[in-house]
Amino acid sequence: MTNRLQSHYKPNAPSILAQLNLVTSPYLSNIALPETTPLLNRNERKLRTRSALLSAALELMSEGRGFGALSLREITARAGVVPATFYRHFANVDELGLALVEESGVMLRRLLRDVRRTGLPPTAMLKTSVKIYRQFIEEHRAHFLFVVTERSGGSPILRAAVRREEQHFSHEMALDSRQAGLMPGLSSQALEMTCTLVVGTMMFAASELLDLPKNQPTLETEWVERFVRQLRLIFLGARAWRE
Amino acid sequence: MTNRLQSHYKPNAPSILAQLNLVTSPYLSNIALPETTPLLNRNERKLRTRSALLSAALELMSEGRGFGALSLREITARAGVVPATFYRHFANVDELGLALVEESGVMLRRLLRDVRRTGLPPTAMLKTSVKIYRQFIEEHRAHFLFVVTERSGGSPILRAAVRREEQHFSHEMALDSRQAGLMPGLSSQALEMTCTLVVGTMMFAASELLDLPKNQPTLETEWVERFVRQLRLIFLGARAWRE
DNA sequence: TCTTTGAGTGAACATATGTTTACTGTAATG
DNA sequence: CATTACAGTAAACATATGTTCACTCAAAGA
Repeated sequence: MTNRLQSHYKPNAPSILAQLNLVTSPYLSNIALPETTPLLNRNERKLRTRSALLSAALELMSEGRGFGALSLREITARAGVVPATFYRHFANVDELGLALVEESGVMLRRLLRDVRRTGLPPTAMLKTSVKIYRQFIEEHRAHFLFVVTERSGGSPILRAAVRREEQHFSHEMALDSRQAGLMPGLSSQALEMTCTLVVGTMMFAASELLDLPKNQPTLETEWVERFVRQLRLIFLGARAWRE
Repeated sequence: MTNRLQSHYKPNAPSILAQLNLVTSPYLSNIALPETTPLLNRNERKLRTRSALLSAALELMSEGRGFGALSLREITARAGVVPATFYRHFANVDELGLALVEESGVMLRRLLRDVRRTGLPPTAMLKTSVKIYRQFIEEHRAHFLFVVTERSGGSPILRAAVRREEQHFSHEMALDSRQAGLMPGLSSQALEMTCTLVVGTMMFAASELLDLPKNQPTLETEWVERFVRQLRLIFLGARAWRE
Protein backbone atom coordinates (compact mmCIF):
# COMPACT_ATOMS: atom_id res chain seq x y z
CA MET A 1 0.00 0.00 0.00
CA THR A 2 1.01 3.55 -0.66
CA ASN A 3 2.28 5.81 2.05
CA ARG A 4 -0.56 7.78 3.53
CA LEU A 5 1.52 10.89 3.74
CA GLN A 6 1.87 11.27 0.02
CA SER A 7 -0.40 11.25 -3.00
CA HIS A 8 -2.62 8.25 -3.41
CA TYR A 9 -3.18 9.05 -7.03
CA LYS A 10 -0.04 8.06 -8.86
CA PRO A 11 1.08 4.47 -8.30
CA ASN A 12 4.28 4.79 -10.37
CA ALA A 13 6.09 8.05 -9.74
CA PRO A 14 6.58 9.47 -6.28
CA SER A 15 4.57 12.59 -5.60
CA ILE A 16 6.40 15.77 -6.40
CA LEU A 17 5.72 16.93 -2.87
CA ALA A 18 7.38 13.81 -1.56
CA GLN A 19 10.31 14.43 -3.91
CA LEU A 20 10.76 17.82 -2.39
CA ASN A 21 11.02 16.36 1.13
CA LEU A 22 8.80 19.11 2.34
CA VAL A 23 7.92 19.39 5.99
CA THR A 24 4.47 18.01 5.47
CA SER A 25 4.71 15.29 8.08
CA PRO A 26 2.78 16.39 11.18
CA TYR A 27 5.43 16.52 13.87
CA LEU A 28 7.97 18.27 11.70
CA SER A 29 5.61 21.01 10.58
CA ASN A 30 3.87 21.50 13.90
CA ILE A 31 6.53 20.90 16.49
CA ALA A 32 10.08 20.90 15.24
CA LEU A 33 9.92 24.03 13.13
CA PRO A 34 7.02 26.03 14.44
CA GLU A 35 8.05 29.55 13.48
CA THR A 36 10.49 29.06 10.58
CA THR A 37 9.46 30.01 7.08
CA PRO A 38 9.07 26.96 4.83
CA LEU A 39 11.90 25.91 2.56
CA LEU A 40 9.90 27.02 -0.43
CA ASN A 41 7.19 29.60 -0.52
CA ARG A 42 4.10 29.30 -2.63
CA ASN A 43 5.50 30.79 -5.83
CA GLU A 44 8.60 28.68 -5.60
CA ARG A 45 6.53 25.55 -5.20
CA LYS A 46 4.40 26.44 -8.16
CA LEU A 47 7.51 26.96 -10.25
CA ARG A 48 8.75 23.58 -9.11
CA THR A 49 5.79 21.65 -10.39
CA ARG A 50 5.75 23.73 -13.53
CA SER A 51 9.32 22.76 -14.09
CA ALA A 52 8.47 19.16 -13.24
CA LEU A 53 5.87 19.21 -16.01
CA LEU A 54 8.37 20.61 -18.49
CA SER A 55 10.98 18.05 -17.52
CA ALA A 56 8.45 15.26 -17.69
CA ALA A 57 7.62 16.18 -21.27
CA LEU A 58 11.29 16.26 -22.25
CA GLU A 59 11.85 12.96 -20.49
CA LEU A 60 9.04 11.30 -22.40
CA MET A 61 10.38 12.66 -25.66
CA SER A 62 13.80 11.22 -24.84
CA GLU A 63 12.12 7.84 -24.83
CA GLY A 64 11.50 8.16 -28.52
CA ARG A 65 8.40 10.09 -29.52
CA GLY A 66 7.57 13.48 -30.90
CA PHE A 67 6.06 16.18 -28.77
CA GLY A 68 2.75 15.85 -30.57
CA ALA A 69 2.49 12.23 -29.50
CA LEU A 70 2.56 13.05 -25.79
CA SER A 71 -0.66 13.08 -23.81
CA LEU A 72 -1.52 15.42 -21.00
CA ARG A 73 -2.08 12.50 -18.66
CA GLU A 74 1.28 10.93 -19.38
CA ILE A 75 3.02 14.20 -18.70
CA THR A 76 1.27 14.76 -15.41
CA ALA A 77 1.80 11.13 -14.40
CA ARG A 78 5.52 11.44 -15.10
CA ALA A 79 5.64 14.66 -13.15
CA GLY A 80 3.99 12.92 -10.20
CA VAL A 81 0.94 15.09 -10.28
CA VAL A 82 -2.77 14.66 -10.94
CA PRO A 83 -4.05 15.47 -14.46
CA ALA A 84 -6.16 18.39 -13.30
CA THR A 85 -3.07 20.09 -11.91
CA PHE A 86 -1.84 20.62 -15.46
CA TYR A 87 -4.40 23.36 -16.00
CA ARG A 88 -2.99 25.39 -13.11
CA HIS A 89 0.10 25.92 -15.28
CA PHE A 90 -0.83 25.64 -18.95
CA ALA A 91 -4.05 25.95 -20.91
CA ASN A 92 -3.13 22.96 -23.06
CA VAL A 93 -0.20 20.80 -24.11
CA ASP A 94 0.83 23.12 -26.95
CA GLU A 95 1.41 25.92 -24.47
CA LEU A 96 3.74 23.71 -22.53
CA GLY A 97 5.55 23.16 -25.83
CA LEU A 98 5.94 26.90 -26.31
CA ALA A 99 7.40 27.15 -22.82
CA LEU A 100 9.93 24.51 -23.83
CA VAL A 101 10.84 26.53 -26.90
CA GLU A 102 11.37 29.50 -24.62
CA GLU A 103 13.71 27.50 -22.38
CA SER A 104 15.57 26.23 -25.42
CA GLY A 105 16.03 29.74 -26.71
CA VAL A 106 17.66 30.78 -23.45
CA MET A 107 19.94 27.78 -23.71
CA LEU A 108 21.01 28.68 -27.25
CA ARG A 109 21.83 32.21 -26.20
CA ARG A 110 24.06 30.78 -23.50
CA LEU A 111 25.80 28.68 -26.12
CA LEU A 112 26.59 31.75 -28.18
CA ARG A 113 27.91 33.50 -25.11
CA ASP A 114 30.14 30.56 -24.24
CA VAL A 115 31.60 30.45 -27.73
CA ARG A 116 32.01 34.20 -27.82
CA ARG A 117 34.03 34.41 -24.65
CA THR A 118 36.65 31.86 -25.67
CA GLY A 119 38.49 34.87 -27.06
CA LEU A 120 38.57 33.68 -30.65
CA PRO A 121 42.00 32.42 -31.72
CA PRO A 122 41.14 32.76 -35.41
CA THR A 123 42.56 29.50 -36.79
CA ALA A 124 41.93 26.86 -34.12
CA MET A 125 38.65 28.55 -33.34
CA LEU A 126 36.64 26.23 -35.50
CA LYS A 127 37.60 23.03 -33.77
CA THR A 128 37.29 24.68 -30.38
CA SER A 129 33.80 25.88 -31.14
CA VAL A 130 32.75 22.46 -32.31
CA LYS A 131 34.01 20.92 -29.10
CA ILE A 132 32.17 23.46 -27.03
CA TYR A 133 29.10 22.72 -29.10
CA ARG A 134 29.47 19.00 -28.53
CA GLN A 135 29.77 19.44 -24.80
CA PHE A 136 26.82 21.79 -24.81
CA ILE A 137 24.65 19.27 -26.61
CA GLU A 138 25.57 16.61 -24.11
CA GLU A 139 24.81 18.90 -21.21
CA HIS A 140 21.43 19.89 -22.66
CA ARG A 141 20.61 16.66 -24.40
CA ALA A 142 16.87 16.76 -23.82
CA HIS A 143 16.45 20.35 -24.93
CA PHE A 144 18.46 19.78 -28.08
CA LEU A 145 16.43 16.72 -28.84
CA PHE A 146 13.32 18.81 -28.45
CA VAL A 147 14.58 21.58 -30.72
CA VAL A 148 15.86 19.22 -33.38
CA THR A 149 12.69 17.19 -33.58
CA GLU A 150 10.23 20.07 -33.35
CA ARG A 151 12.00 22.44 -35.73
CA SER A 152 10.52 20.30 -38.47
CA GLY A 153 7.95 18.52 -36.35
CA GLY A 154 4.25 18.14 -36.86
CA SER A 155 2.85 21.15 -35.06
CA PRO A 156 3.08 24.30 -37.20
CA ILE A 157 2.89 26.56 -34.17
CA LEU A 158 5.75 24.88 -32.38
CA ARG A 159 7.75 24.63 -35.55
CA ALA A 160 7.37 28.34 -36.21
CA ALA A 161 8.42 29.17 -32.66
CA VAL A 162 11.54 27.02 -32.90
CA ARG A 163 12.43 28.52 -36.26
CA ARG A 164 12.13 31.98 -34.77
CA GLU A 165 14.65 31.10 -32.09
CA GLU A 166 16.87 29.61 -34.73
CA GLN A 167 16.76 32.76 -36.84
CA HIS A 168 17.50 34.83 -33.79
CA PHE A 169 20.47 32.60 -33.15
CA SER A 170 21.87 32.84 -36.65
CA HIS A 171 21.33 36.58 -36.71
CA GLU A 172 23.34 36.98 -33.52
CA MET A 173 25.98 34.75 -35.01
CA ALA A 174 26.19 37.05 -38.01
CA LEU A 175 26.62 40.08 -35.72
CA ASP A 176 29.36 38.30 -33.79
CA SER A 177 31.14 37.31 -36.99
CA ARG A 178 31.00 40.84 -38.32
CA GLN A 179 32.33 42.24 -35.05
CA ALA A 180 35.11 39.68 -34.84
CA GLY A 181 36.18 40.47 -38.36
CA LEU A 182 35.62 36.97 -39.66
CA MET A 183 34.55 36.83 -43.29
CA PRO A 184 35.15 40.54 -43.87
CA GLY A 185 34.56 40.26 -47.61
CA LEU A 186 30.91 39.39 -47.26
CA SER A 187 27.98 41.76 -47.57
CA SER A 188 25.50 41.72 -44.72
CA GLN A 189 23.10 39.75 -46.85
CA ALA A 190 25.72 37.15 -47.77
CA LEU A 191 26.78 36.93 -44.16
CA GLU A 192 23.23 36.22 -43.04
CA MET A 193 22.88 33.59 -45.75
CA THR A 194 26.12 31.97 -44.65
CA CYS A 195 25.12 31.92 -40.99
CA THR A 196 21.77 30.39 -41.88
CA LEU A 197 23.68 27.65 -43.66
CA VAL A 198 25.97 27.22 -40.67
CA VAL A 199 23.08 26.99 -38.24
CA GLY A 200 21.28 24.50 -40.45
CA THR A 201 24.44 22.41 -40.51
CA MET A 202 24.68 22.71 -36.73
CA MET A 203 21.16 21.40 -36.33
CA PHE A 204 21.84 18.53 -38.66
CA ALA A 205 25.03 17.71 -36.79
CA ALA A 206 23.19 17.87 -33.47
CA SER A 207 20.59 15.40 -34.64
CA GLU A 208 23.35 13.02 -35.72
CA LEU A 209 25.20 13.33 -32.43
CA LEU A 210 22.00 12.66 -30.50
CA ASP A 211 21.50 9.47 -32.47
CA LEU A 212 24.99 8.15 -31.79
CA PRO A 213 25.14 5.21 -29.37
CA LYS A 214 26.25 6.47 -25.97
CA ASN A 215 29.83 6.21 -24.77
CA GLN A 216 31.41 5.45 -28.10
CA PRO A 217 34.33 7.91 -28.13
CA THR A 218 35.48 6.76 -31.57
CA LEU A 219 32.18 7.64 -33.19
CA GLU A 220 32.08 10.91 -31.34
CA THR A 221 35.51 12.02 -32.54
CA GLU A 222 34.53 10.97 -36.05
CA TRP A 223 31.51 13.18 -35.64
CA VAL A 224 33.72 16.08 -34.58
CA GLU A 225 36.00 15.55 -37.58
CA ARG A 226 33.10 15.45 -40.05
CA PHE A 227 31.44 18.49 -38.59
CA VAL A 228 34.66 20.50 -38.52
CA ARG A 229 35.27 19.64 -42.15
CA GLN A 230 31.81 20.70 -43.18
CA LEU A 231 32.19 24.03 -41.43
CA ARG A 232 35.65 24.51 -42.91
CA LEU A 233 34.20 23.88 -46.35
CA ILE A 234 31.56 26.52 -45.73
CA PHE A 235 34.11 29.06 -44.55
CA LEU A 236 36.34 28.35 -47.56
CA GLY A 237 33.32 29.04 -49.70
CA ALA A 238 32.61 32.24 -47.81
CA ARG A 239 36.18 33.42 -48.36
CA ALA A 240 35.91 32.77 -52.09
CA TRP A 241 32.49 34.39 -52.30
CA ARG A 242 31.90 37.12 -54.88
CA GLU A 243 28.54 38.74 -55.47
CA MET B 1 -29.47 7.93 -44.25
CA THR B 2 -26.46 6.35 -45.82
CA ASN B 3 -26.67 4.64 -49.15
CA ARG B 4 -27.30 0.97 -48.69
CA LEU B 5 -24.92 0.06 -51.44
CA GLN B 6 -21.91 1.34 -49.58
CA SER B 7 -20.41 0.94 -46.17
CA HIS B 8 -22.64 1.75 -43.25
CA TYR B 9 -19.67 2.10 -40.99
CA LYS B 10 -18.09 5.41 -41.82
CA PRO B 11 -20.36 8.44 -41.67
CA ASN B 12 -17.72 10.91 -42.90
CA ALA B 13 -15.63 9.58 -45.76
CA PRO B 14 -17.15 7.72 -48.67
CA SER B 15 -16.32 4.03 -48.72
CA ILE B 16 -13.27 3.21 -50.75
CA LEU B 17 -15.34 0.74 -52.71
CA ALA B 18 -17.73 3.51 -53.59
CA GLN B 19 -14.80 5.72 -54.56
CA LEU B 20 -13.69 3.10 -57.01
CA ASN B 21 -17.09 3.08 -58.74
CA LEU B 22 -16.96 -0.64 -58.81
CA VAL B 23 -19.68 -2.64 -60.47
CA THR B 24 -21.24 -3.58 -57.18
CA SER B 25 -24.69 -2.34 -58.02
CA PRO B 26 -26.90 -5.35 -58.86
CA TYR B 27 -27.90 -4.75 -62.46
CA LEU B 28 -24.45 -3.73 -63.58
CA SER B 29 -22.74 -6.74 -62.11
CA ASN B 30 -25.39 -9.29 -62.94
CA ILE B 31 -26.87 -8.17 -66.23
CA ALA B 32 -24.89 -5.62 -68.16
CA LEU B 33 -21.47 -7.22 -67.85
CA PRO B 34 -22.15 -10.85 -67.15
CA GLU B 35 -18.98 -12.41 -68.55
CA THR B 36 -16.42 -9.60 -68.40
CA THR B 37 -13.62 -9.69 -65.86
CA PRO B 38 -14.01 -6.98 -63.22
CA LEU B 39 -12.17 -3.70 -63.64
CA LEU B 40 -9.88 -4.64 -60.82
CA ASN B 41 -8.98 -8.09 -59.68
CA ARG B 42 -8.46 -9.05 -56.10
CA ASN B 43 -4.77 -8.12 -55.84
CA GLU B 44 -5.36 -4.80 -57.50
CA ARG B 45 -8.17 -4.03 -55.11
CA LYS B 46 -6.04 -4.93 -52.14
CA LEU B 47 -3.30 -2.67 -53.42
CA ARG B 48 -5.86 0.09 -53.78
CA THR B 49 -6.92 0.06 -50.16
CA ARG B 50 -3.31 -0.31 -49.09
CA SER B 51 -2.52 2.78 -51.07
CA ALA B 52 -5.60 4.47 -49.65
CA LEU B 53 -4.23 3.83 -46.16
CA LEU B 54 -0.84 5.26 -47.08
CA SER B 55 -2.42 8.32 -48.67
CA ALA B 56 -4.69 8.80 -45.69
CA ALA B 57 -1.70 8.91 -43.37
CA LEU B 58 0.07 11.46 -45.57
CA GLU B 59 -3.10 13.49 -45.79
CA LEU B 60 -3.48 13.62 -42.03
CA MET B 61 0.14 14.64 -41.65
CA SER B 62 -0.41 17.46 -44.13
CA GLU B 63 -2.97 18.80 -41.69
CA GLY B 64 -0.20 19.50 -39.22
CA ARG B 65 0.87 16.61 -37.04
CA GLY B 66 3.75 14.20 -36.86
CA PHE B 67 3.41 10.61 -37.94
CA GLY B 68 3.65 9.45 -34.34
CA ALA B 69 0.56 11.44 -33.47
CA LEU B 70 -1.66 9.60 -35.92
CA SER B 71 -4.00 6.91 -34.67
CA LEU B 72 -4.89 3.74 -36.48
CA ARG B 73 -8.55 4.60 -36.36
CA GLU B 74 -8.08 8.02 -37.87
CA ILE B 75 -6.10 6.56 -40.71
CA THR B 76 -8.68 3.91 -41.50
CA ALA B 77 -11.50 6.43 -41.17
CA ARG B 78 -9.78 8.75 -43.62
CA ALA B 79 -9.21 5.86 -45.99
CA GLY B 80 -12.92 5.04 -45.81
CA VAL B 81 -12.37 1.66 -44.29
CA VAL B 82 -13.15 -0.08 -41.02
CA PRO B 83 -10.38 -0.18 -38.35
CA ALA B 84 -10.03 -3.94 -38.49
CA THR B 85 -9.17 -3.74 -42.18
CA PHE B 86 -5.90 -2.09 -41.26
CA TYR B 87 -4.52 -5.40 -40.04
CA ARG B 88 -5.04 -7.00 -43.46
CA HIS B 89 -2.24 -4.71 -44.68
CA PHE B 90 0.06 -3.77 -41.83
CA ALA B 91 0.84 -5.27 -38.46
CA ASN B 92 0.84 -1.82 -36.83
CA VAL B 93 1.09 1.85 -37.61
CA ASP B 94 4.89 1.87 -37.60
CA GLU B 95 4.94 -0.65 -40.44
CA LEU B 96 2.80 1.67 -42.47
CA GLY B 97 5.40 4.34 -41.72
CA LEU B 98 8.14 2.13 -43.08
CA ALA B 99 6.12 1.60 -46.24
CA LEU B 100 5.93 5.37 -46.59
CA VAL B 101 9.71 5.60 -46.23
CA GLU B 102 9.99 3.02 -48.99
CA GLU B 103 7.75 5.07 -51.28
CA SER B 104 9.72 8.19 -50.47
CA GLY B 105 12.97 6.45 -51.34
CA VAL B 106 11.64 5.56 -54.77
CA MET B 107 10.62 9.15 -55.25
CA LEU B 108 14.06 10.47 -54.34
CA ARG B 109 15.70 8.11 -56.81
CA ARG B 110 13.43 9.52 -59.48
CA LEU B 111 14.55 13.00 -58.53
CA LEU B 112 18.18 12.06 -59.05
CA ARG B 113 17.35 10.53 -62.40
CA ASP B 114 15.50 13.66 -63.49
CA VAL B 115 18.42 15.89 -62.54
CA ARG B 116 20.91 13.51 -64.13
CA ARG B 117 19.25 13.48 -67.51
CA THR B 118 19.15 17.24 -67.93
CA GLY B 119 22.54 16.75 -69.60
CA LEU B 120 24.48 18.96 -67.20
CA PRO B 121 25.42 22.34 -68.67
CA PRO B 122 28.13 22.88 -66.06
CA THR B 123 27.56 26.54 -65.16
CA ALA B 124 23.79 27.06 -65.25
CA MET B 125 23.34 23.56 -63.88
CA LEU B 126 22.96 24.75 -60.33
CA LYS B 127 19.97 26.97 -60.87
CA THR B 128 18.39 24.40 -63.17
CA SER B 129 18.74 21.69 -60.59
CA VAL B 130 17.22 23.87 -57.92
CA LYS B 131 14.25 24.58 -60.14
CA ILE B 132 13.76 20.90 -60.86
CA TYR B 133 13.99 20.30 -57.15
CA ARG B 134 11.40 22.93 -56.41
CA GLN B 135 8.99 21.46 -58.92
CA PHE B 136 9.62 18.01 -57.57
CA ILE B 137 8.82 19.08 -54.04
CA GLU B 138 5.59 20.64 -55.19
CA GLU B 139 4.63 17.51 -57.09
CA HIS B 140 5.39 15.28 -54.12
CA ARG B 141 4.48 17.65 -51.37
CA ALA B 142 3.08 15.07 -48.97
CA HIS B 143 5.98 12.69 -49.31
CA PHE B 144 8.53 15.46 -48.80
CA LEU B 145 6.65 16.63 -45.77
CA PHE B 146 6.78 13.11 -44.43
CA VAL B 147 10.51 12.76 -45.06
CA VAL B 148 11.38 16.15 -43.65
CA THR B 149 9.43 15.72 -40.45
CA GLU B 150 10.33 12.09 -39.79
CA ARG B 151 14.04 12.35 -40.58
CA SER B 152 14.36 13.92 -37.18
CA GLY B 153 11.01 12.82 -35.85
CA GLY B 154 10.12 11.01 -32.70
CA SER B 155 10.25 7.37 -33.75
CA PRO B 156 13.86 6.08 -33.83
CA ILE B 157 12.94 3.28 -36.23
CA LEU B 158 11.36 5.58 -38.76
CA ARG B 159 14.11 8.12 -38.33
CA ALA B 160 16.77 5.52 -39.01
CA ALA B 161 14.93 4.31 -42.11
CA VAL B 162 14.64 7.82 -43.52
CA ARG B 163 18.29 8.51 -42.80
CA ARG B 164 19.24 5.36 -44.66
CA GLU B 165 17.41 6.57 -47.74
CA GLU B 166 19.04 9.94 -47.34
CA GLN B 167 22.52 8.41 -47.18
CA HIS B 168 21.73 6.30 -50.20
CA PHE B 169 20.71 9.46 -51.98
CA SER B 170 23.82 11.42 -51.09
CA HIS B 171 26.03 8.46 -52.00
CA GLU B 172 24.47 8.28 -55.45
CA MET B 173 24.91 12.00 -55.78
CA ALA B 174 28.61 11.58 -55.03
CA LEU B 175 28.90 8.93 -57.73
CA ASP B 176 27.13 11.16 -60.21
CA SER B 177 29.38 14.10 -59.36
CA ARG B 178 32.47 11.99 -59.75
CA GLN B 179 31.29 10.67 -63.10
CA ALA B 180 30.31 14.11 -64.36
CA GLY B 181 33.70 15.46 -63.42
CA LEU B 182 32.34 18.04 -61.01
CA MET B 183 34.65 18.78 -58.11
CA PRO B 184 37.54 16.75 -59.55
CA GLY B 185 39.99 17.92 -56.89
CA LEU B 186 38.16 16.16 -54.06
CA SER B 187 39.06 12.80 -52.57
CA SER B 188 36.24 10.28 -52.34
CA GLN B 189 35.94 10.96 -48.65
CA ALA B 190 35.76 14.71 -49.14
CA LEU B 191 33.24 14.25 -51.91
CA GLU B 192 31.00 12.17 -49.66
CA MET B 193 31.29 14.75 -46.93
CA THR B 194 30.37 17.50 -49.36
CA CYS B 195 27.37 15.61 -50.69
CA THR B 196 26.16 14.95 -47.17
CA LEU B 197 26.32 18.68 -46.58
CA VAL B 198 24.47 19.33 -49.83
CA VAL B 199 21.74 16.84 -48.99
CA GLY B 200 21.35 18.28 -45.51
CA THR B 201 20.97 21.71 -47.06
CA MET B 202 18.44 20.31 -49.51
CA MET B 203 16.37 18.92 -46.67
CA PHE B 204 16.53 22.19 -44.83
CA ALA B 205 15.49 24.05 -47.95
CA ALA B 206 12.64 21.63 -48.55
CA SER B 207 11.28 22.19 -45.07
CA GLU B 208 11.38 25.93 -45.65
CA LEU B 209 9.63 25.69 -48.99
CA LEU B 210 6.91 23.51 -47.50
CA ASP B 211 6.27 26.15 -44.85
CA LEU B 212 5.93 28.99 -47.33
CA PRO B 213 2.37 30.29 -47.80
CA LYS B 214 0.94 28.88 -51.01
CA ASN B 215 0.88 30.84 -54.27
CA GLN B 216 3.32 33.52 -53.26
CA PRO B 217 5.63 33.58 -56.27
CA THR B 218 7.78 36.32 -54.74
CA LEU B 219 8.61 34.26 -51.69
CA GLU B 220 9.24 31.23 -53.84
CA THR B 221 11.73 32.98 -56.09
CA GLU B 222 13.41 34.38 -53.00
CA TRP B 223 13.63 30.81 -51.77
CA VAL B 224 15.24 29.75 -55.06
CA GLU B 225 17.76 32.60 -54.84
CA ARG B 226 18.72 31.76 -51.27
CA PHE B 227 19.06 28.09 -51.94
CA VAL B 228 21.13 28.62 -55.09
CA ARG B 229 23.45 30.91 -53.15
CA GLN B 230 23.92 28.39 -50.38
CA LEU B 231 24.77 25.67 -52.86
CA ARG B 232 27.12 27.98 -54.74
CA LEU B 233 28.87 28.76 -51.49
CA ILE B 234 29.30 25.07 -50.83
CA PHE B 235 30.69 24.43 -54.30
CA LEU B 236 33.07 27.37 -53.96
CA GLY B 237 34.27 25.78 -50.75
CA ALA B 238 34.65 22.43 -52.46
CA ARG B 239 36.75 24.00 -55.20
CA ALA B 240 39.03 25.61 -52.64
CA TRP B 241 39.25 22.45 -50.57
CA ARG B 242 42.69 21.08 -49.61
CA GLU B 243 43.18 18.09 -47.38
C1' DT C 1 -5.57 35.50 15.37
C1' DC C 2 -8.92 34.86 11.64
C1' DT C 3 -9.83 34.98 6.66
C1' DT C 4 -8.70 34.44 2.04
C1' DT C 5 -6.26 32.44 -1.72
C1' DG C 6 -4.95 29.01 -4.77
C1' DA C 7 -1.94 24.74 -5.94
C1' DG C 8 -2.85 20.21 -5.85
C1' DT C 9 -6.54 16.38 -5.28
C1' DG C 10 -9.96 12.74 -6.41
C1' DA C 11 -13.76 11.39 -8.82
C1' DA C 12 -16.62 11.49 -12.63
C1' DC C 13 -17.86 12.20 -17.58
C1' DA C 14 -17.97 11.37 -22.46
C1' DT C 15 -15.24 10.12 -26.01
C1' DA C 16 -11.22 7.92 -28.57
C1' DT C 17 -8.15 4.36 -28.80
C1' DG C 18 -5.93 -0.65 -30.27
C1' DT C 19 -7.17 -5.28 -30.91
C1' DT C 20 -9.93 -9.52 -31.33
C1' DT C 21 -13.72 -12.11 -32.90
C1' DA C 22 -17.11 -14.18 -35.92
C1' DC C 23 -19.28 -12.79 -40.06
C1' DT C 24 -20.26 -11.82 -45.19
C1' DG C 25 -19.93 -11.82 -50.00
C1' DT C 26 -17.35 -11.95 -54.00
C1' DA C 27 -13.29 -13.29 -56.84
C1' DA C 28 -10.31 -17.15 -57.72
C1' DT C 29 -9.73 -22.01 -58.30
C1' DG C 30 -10.68 -26.74 -59.46
C1' DC D 1 -20.82 -25.46 -61.03
C1' DA D 2 -19.19 -26.15 -56.36
C1' DT D 3 -15.57 -24.96 -53.21
C1' DT D 4 -12.18 -22.21 -51.19
C1' DA D 5 -9.63 -18.07 -50.00
C1' DC D 6 -9.67 -13.73 -48.14
C1' DA D 7 -10.49 -8.41 -48.18
C1' DG D 8 -13.55 -5.89 -45.82
C1' DT D 9 -17.33 -5.64 -42.03
C1' DA D 10 -19.75 -5.11 -37.52
C1' DA D 11 -19.61 -5.39 -32.86
C1' DA D 12 -17.58 -5.83 -28.59
C1' DC D 13 -13.77 -5.30 -25.14
C1' DA D 14 -10.69 -3.04 -22.00
C1' DT D 15 -8.12 0.79 -21.55
C1' DA D 16 -6.50 5.73 -22.29
C1' DT D 17 -7.71 10.19 -23.12
C1' DG D 18 -9.10 15.58 -22.19
C1' DT D 19 -11.81 18.31 -19.25
C1' DT D 20 -14.86 19.59 -15.32
C1' DC D 21 -16.03 20.03 -10.65
C1' DA D 22 -16.24 20.46 -5.79
C1' DC D 23 -12.86 19.51 -2.33
C1' DT D 24 -8.75 20.20 0.94
C1' DC D 25 -5.49 22.33 3.51
C1' DA D 26 -1.34 25.11 4.10
C1' DA D 27 0.66 29.65 3.05
C1' DA D 28 -0.19 34.59 2.57
C1' DG D 29 -2.37 38.49 4.13
C1' DA D 30 -5.61 41.04 7.21
